[in-house]
Amino acid sequence: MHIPDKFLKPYNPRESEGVMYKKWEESGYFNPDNLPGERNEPFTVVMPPPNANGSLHAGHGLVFAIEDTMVRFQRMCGKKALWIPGADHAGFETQVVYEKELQKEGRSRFQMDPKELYDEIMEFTLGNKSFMENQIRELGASCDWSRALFTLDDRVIKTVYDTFKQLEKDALLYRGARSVNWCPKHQTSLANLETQHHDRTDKFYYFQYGPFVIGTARPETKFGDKYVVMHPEDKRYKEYEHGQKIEVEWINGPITATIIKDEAGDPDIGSGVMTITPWHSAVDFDIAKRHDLDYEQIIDWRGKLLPIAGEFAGMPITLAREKIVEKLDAKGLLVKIDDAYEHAVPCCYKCDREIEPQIREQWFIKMGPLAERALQAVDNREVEFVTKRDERVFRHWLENIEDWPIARQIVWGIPIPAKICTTCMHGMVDLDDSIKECAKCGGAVEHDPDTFDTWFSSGQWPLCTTGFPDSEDFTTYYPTSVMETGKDILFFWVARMIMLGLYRTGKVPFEKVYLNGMVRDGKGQKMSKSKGNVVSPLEISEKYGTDALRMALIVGNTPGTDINLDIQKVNAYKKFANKLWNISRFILTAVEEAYIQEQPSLSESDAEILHAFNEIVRDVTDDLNNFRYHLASEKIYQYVWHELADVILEESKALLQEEGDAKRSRQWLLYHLLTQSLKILHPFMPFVTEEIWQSLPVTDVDMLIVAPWPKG
RNA sequence: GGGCGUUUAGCUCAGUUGGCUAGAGCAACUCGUUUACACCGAGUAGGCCGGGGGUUCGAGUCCCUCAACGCCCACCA
Repeated sequence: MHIPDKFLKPYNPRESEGVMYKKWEESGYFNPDNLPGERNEPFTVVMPPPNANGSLHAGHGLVFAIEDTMVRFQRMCGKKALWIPGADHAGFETQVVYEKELQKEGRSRFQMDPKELYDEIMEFTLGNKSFMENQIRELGASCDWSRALFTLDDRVIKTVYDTFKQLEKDALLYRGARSVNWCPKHQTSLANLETQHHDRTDKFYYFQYGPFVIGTARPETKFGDKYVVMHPEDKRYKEYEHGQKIEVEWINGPITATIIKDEAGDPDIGSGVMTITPWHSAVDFDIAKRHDLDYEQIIDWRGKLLPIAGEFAGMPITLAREKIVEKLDAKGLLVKIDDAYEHAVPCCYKCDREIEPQIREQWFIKMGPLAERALQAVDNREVEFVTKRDERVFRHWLENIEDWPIARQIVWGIPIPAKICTTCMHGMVDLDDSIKECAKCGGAVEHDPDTFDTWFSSGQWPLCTTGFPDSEDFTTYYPTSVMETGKDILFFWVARMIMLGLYRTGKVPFEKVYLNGMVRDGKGQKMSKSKGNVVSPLEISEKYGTDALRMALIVGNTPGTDINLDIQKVNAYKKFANKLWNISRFILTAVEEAYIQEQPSLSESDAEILHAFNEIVRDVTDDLNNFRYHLASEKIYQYVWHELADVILEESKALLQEEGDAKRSRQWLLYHLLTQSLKILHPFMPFVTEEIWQSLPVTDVDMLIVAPWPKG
């Protein structure tokens, strides 16, 4: 049979992929409304919206490979397959990226008008957004662009505001002075999840504090310490009574200290006595609250000492630490220094600067009831984890959940619709800007200057993308089928979506959770810009083809396990694409069109081959239905290369020399195996399979993307 | 401090409910350019499945224990 000239050259992904994606997009098949045939059962995946502040990284490559594979498979199986793309404004993340841009120009956000800054970041983000959307196309994602959503679209903001209001009504929202993680560089509070702990060895100082010896790693906070805490049962200090006042000589002269007996005092640590700094320690703050103690700010928002420090005022804490120790030593109050004190310090996850705990009025969401309902949903199997180990991690986190501080002191984000009383700091949710005075004290109010933690809005993403509460899509596609994303955002995102989805609708936002591991470099090292080992999926796709990249990411990659993106592996699948190309060339050359239309009666050996192939199809189908992409892809690869090409094609060469029924049977079989192999391979390697499909003389449908999945 | 996990060929990893004579890719070695493909083919070599104990007719797979490594969470006296 005559074959197209293109088969005379090796497969060239560069020539093919862009054209093919365009064809798919123009076919309208990414939108389930346009899919052929009667389709009743929906299959929905909401894409984790990539941050619109840069290029896609290898992790995105993996996420899109897996999601596209599942969506293409379900589409071929006759489902109303919907994959909803999006873009994330990524609040704090993007602001940090943009601040670096500003820095390059010698500018700073702290010298800018908030509105001006917001507009600039918006322009920056929208530019990145369209850039990034094209990258998603290059990776072959068959998502429905007509339903694409941006996390700052009006629809999202409306849903987020309604949820905020609802939380207030249900008494799940509160505002209070509490210890928060403050980043002195970025000038915002952060949730615990947004800090990372670093192990450090520091000096630990023992000072004479009146009759006691106290220990501390942070002398610079000790100015305001006027409470001495010890365990009520500690026999060493039984002569002291709770509330007793004593005079002690301290850093800047004599002060009056008060004895506090509290079980937080651990007799086994140091002398068993400690002084507390409630403003700069969450533990100390809890103690202070229990006993209704005073607290005072020692360190300002930028990490420098306040006037209470006297001669040390204005000093950054590290410098002040040494000077204070020198002074206490000079006064004879330094008892000893232990220089091998090991502890973990929380740092800003973006800049690594040490977090300074500060007391600040903040909005918090009471998470207990939300977590309880989420746990119930897991118990009832309303939501199931494909990666069982993550379910255990998830449960553990929910069982120990903390209230969620949702305000950030940055401009790039959704403004918090609230008024704050300038007199008593009382906060009131105000969606329509109607509150003019404080409901508590009648004082003047002003707009809350803060924005939402970006995860608060992302946590409602499945609602927003499906058009909650009253769109037709919401009825059809919610709850969605699978949430597939990186395991690193289990708490940040997946957990919040489950809780907020349940809270707003009573239903889980998705039925299955599939968490992929992290993509590492070829040697198993974590990719990072500073190491210079970051691999761009787009560059790989350009050089080796998207299909090869996808296979390298999927084959052998067990759910939840990290994968090394080895360029040699990519190359191996580039060769495989070409192998498939040549298999097609051979078969198209060998068969005659007249013999491939209808199935003839098969020779015994051909019937066996067909039987064996159908076995593979059933096996692979079962794998795909159970998220075993790593196995399905490998099985097809093995079959196509080492059975179809190495065995069947080779023995066909002789068979096809002879005329008669055997030849007729074999011709039909070869063509059948080709078309069916293309089908089962299509979810994994969409480009090369479609390219070949469109060159076939006889097919059941024009485009492979909507070809019916073989029965097996 | 708490939680989760990993350990299988030189390297990177599969191995689904216990049936395995333990597989793949890459790397290595030998041979082969007869028209699908050198982005190839035929073949070879390489493993007490981390150590120890147990359950079982049978364990890479289940249980206990030890060891090494990794990840996550966490209020820095």
